[in-house]
Amino acid sequence: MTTQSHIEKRAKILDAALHLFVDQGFHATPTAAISKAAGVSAGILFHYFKTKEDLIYTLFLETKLEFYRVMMTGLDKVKSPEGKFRLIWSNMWNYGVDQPHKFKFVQQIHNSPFEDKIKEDNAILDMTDKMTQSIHAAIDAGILKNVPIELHMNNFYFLILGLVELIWQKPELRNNNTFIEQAWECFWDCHKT
Amino acid sequence: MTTQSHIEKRAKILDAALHLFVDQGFHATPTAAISKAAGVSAGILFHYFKTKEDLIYTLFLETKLEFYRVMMTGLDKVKSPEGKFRLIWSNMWNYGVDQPHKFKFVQQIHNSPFEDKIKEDNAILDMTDKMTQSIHAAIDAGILKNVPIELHMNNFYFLILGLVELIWQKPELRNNNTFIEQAWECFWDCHKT
DNA sequence: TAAATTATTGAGTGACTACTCAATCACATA
DNA sequence: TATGTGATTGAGTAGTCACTCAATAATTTA
Repeated sequence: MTTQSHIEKRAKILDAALHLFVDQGFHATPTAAISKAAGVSAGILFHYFKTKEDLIYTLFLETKLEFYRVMMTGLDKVKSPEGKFRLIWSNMWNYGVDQPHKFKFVQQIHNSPFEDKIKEDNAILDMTDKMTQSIHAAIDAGILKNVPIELHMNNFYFLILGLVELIWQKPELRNNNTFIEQAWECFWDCHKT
Repeated sequence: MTTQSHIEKRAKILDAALHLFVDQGFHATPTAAISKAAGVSAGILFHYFKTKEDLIYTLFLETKLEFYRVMMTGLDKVKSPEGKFRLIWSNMWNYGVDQPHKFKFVQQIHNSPFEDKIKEDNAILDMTDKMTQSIHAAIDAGILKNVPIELHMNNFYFLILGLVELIWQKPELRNNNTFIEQAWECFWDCHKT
């Protein structure tokens, strides 16, 4: 079967594109550079992806999906609401630190005109929904501040973004437990009642 | 004197570039589109700016400088440390809400490969320094949490970023005092001891 | 007013880009 | 082995881009 090398080649193209897009930007990255970095011919890229835009969309959707999946990992093993939030918080910043290119890429799309053109995948909408419900429940239980859910969501996301960027700058912070506890304290004080 | 129309023309080019860069991205925006939007000939752009990159750098520096200046406006009239932080917080998100293109543009550069190429202006370094010292003093005075300054800085900046994006989505929140107070409470709880 | 300087134009140029396509290759099935 | 199917190549194409430049207009200076 060629299927194996088939999938591998597709993945190589996506990976090469990811790195080049983040390091140089979409439009500054010629498709020829992508195929070269992936070690394939210029033409084959258009066999796997209809257009360059199609490649960008595919990369965005697959990356965001992976991100959301990782974010929720192990959630059912935790009981307390604070524990749940701490796990998601931890999952998210760890993903950002481990996968800087993927994390940056999602960011990059987020503040770009592509954002509007991409209709959200159902799986992603489900995740957002799940998150909204968790926050709602925690507010009702008196655990989180009684402020609009959107405010919680944005504070949640952007505080993690800031943390990830900080650890990118100073990687040693990652294993500094005191620091991680401080970061959590700031985060939790922001949300808790 | 041509100086007046001279400056106006330059400003028109910068303004057209700002809008197009934000709406379409740097590389997706041809210089011809910029000059057309600015109502000038294609050639004159290169009279005012050596290259397209030079235009981007200039726009970035001037915008960031304006942002930092606005951020510090009225600071000497406030006495209490909490009042100072609240004023900077307020200045920043108001600027973001009022100048979405400028705000987005600074963001856009921030997560792009240009970031590294641009050496910070002295005026900007001064501002960052001022900020660092204020936070340091507030920690010593027991007002802010005793956590690394970089953590305060990032939490500060990213929480505002989240607030600005939220108000972009729901502009009516801007005049909702209850909401603004809630946003401040989250922000302040994150930082205060 | 004359000369020097600067602002402005827009057609032109060489380099580059996304995408195509005819040809070849790898492999599976019969 | 013969035939069919999809994978793969890379030179070719039509179009786009940043930037130039010779020519002209506007403005300043002497």
